[in-house]
Amino acid sequence: MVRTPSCDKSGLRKGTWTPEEDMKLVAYVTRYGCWNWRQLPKFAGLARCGKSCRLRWMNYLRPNLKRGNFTPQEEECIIRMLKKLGNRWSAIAAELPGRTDNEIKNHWHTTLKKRSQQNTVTNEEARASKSKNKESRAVRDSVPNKNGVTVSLPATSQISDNSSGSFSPISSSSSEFSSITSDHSNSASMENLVLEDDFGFLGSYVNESFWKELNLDGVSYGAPCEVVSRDTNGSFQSTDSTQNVDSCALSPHQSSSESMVVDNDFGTFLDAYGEATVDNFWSQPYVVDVSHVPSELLVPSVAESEYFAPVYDDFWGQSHFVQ
DNA sequence: AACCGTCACAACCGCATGCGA
DNA sequence: CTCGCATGCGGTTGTGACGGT
Repeated sequence: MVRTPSCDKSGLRKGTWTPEEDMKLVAYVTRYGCWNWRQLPKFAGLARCGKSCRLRWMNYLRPNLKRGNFTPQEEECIIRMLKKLGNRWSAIAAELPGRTDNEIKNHWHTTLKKRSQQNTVTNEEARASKSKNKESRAVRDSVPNKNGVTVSLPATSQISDNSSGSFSPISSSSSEFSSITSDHSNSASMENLVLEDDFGFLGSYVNESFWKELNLDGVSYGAPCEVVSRDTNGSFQSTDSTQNVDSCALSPHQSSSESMVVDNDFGTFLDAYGEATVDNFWSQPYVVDVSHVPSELLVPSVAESEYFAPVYDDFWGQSHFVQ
C-alpha cells in the first residue's frame, strides 16, 4: 500500500515514511509548530524535503484528523460539494472537518466516482428497461388472435415514467442518495462523529522506551517543555506535561534550557503562531491542541545533552544551533 | 500454492498562487 | 513590475492488500 523508501539525487528520502520519521515530525511540529516547512526538516532531523513533510503532516499526522470509513453523510456532502464547486478538493475538504483533500480526492476516485457511474448506468438501464417493458408490453398487449389478427388490448395499468427526471450521477436526488438529506444540518451532526485516536497509528511502536531506544540521527527531544493546561474558563495553568490534558498550551521557550526556533524567518514564524507578536511573543504561550499527543511525545526521555535545536540568541542576527 | 486483476491510499510531481524584497 | 521563495492544490503514480481463479 505504501511506497518503498528511496532517495533522490540530493540524498533526501522519498517514499514511505518510517515510524521514526513520523516521530520526529510529530514531536517537532507539536512542539515548535510548522513555522517554515522548507527549514523544518533540517531542524527536525529529517532527510526529507519540506514539501514531503508538509504533506505528511497535513494528510496523516496532524491532529483532529478523522480516519476510517466515510459516513454516508460525508459521502453525500462530497457529492453535493463536488456538484457545487467542481473538483476543488481543498474547498470540499473544508466542509468536512477532519478530512483531508487528498483523502476526499482518493475516496472520490476509488469509490464514489464508480458508484456514481454505476448509479448512472443503473438509472439508464432502468430507463432502458422501462422503455423495453413498454415495448414488450405493447407487443404482449398486441396479442395476435387465432386468426392472426393483432388486437390491441386496453392497458390495465400504466407504469409511471419519470425518465424525464434528473439522473445526474452526482445529483443528491439520485436514487442512491435519495435517503440522505442534503441540508447543512448534516454538518452539525457530523461534528459529533467520534474521532479516532489521532495517533493510534503510532500506538504500535510508541512505548515508554521508544524515546530512549530511538537513535535520532542528530536530533533528539531532550528538553521537556512546560505544558500549560487550559481550564474551563479558558485560563492557563501550568501542569505536569506527563499528564494527559485535553487542551493545553505548549510553552516551548519557557524552559531555561531552550530557546525558540526562529532562524531568519521571524515573521513567518510569528504568523505560524497566529496572534503572537514581537511584543508578546516571549510571554505568550504557544497555544496548541496536544490532546492527541501521547505523553511520551510531549516528554521524550532523551538526555538533554543530546538536545539539538536551533537557538535564536541574537534577535536580529543569525540563528545558530546548539547540541 | 501461484498467479493475476482490482482496490485503496500514501506519496510524488508539476503548476498555481500569494507575498515580500 | 519583476523575481524568487514558500506554500497550496489537483492530477497522477506506485505499491501492498486482497479476493478470485
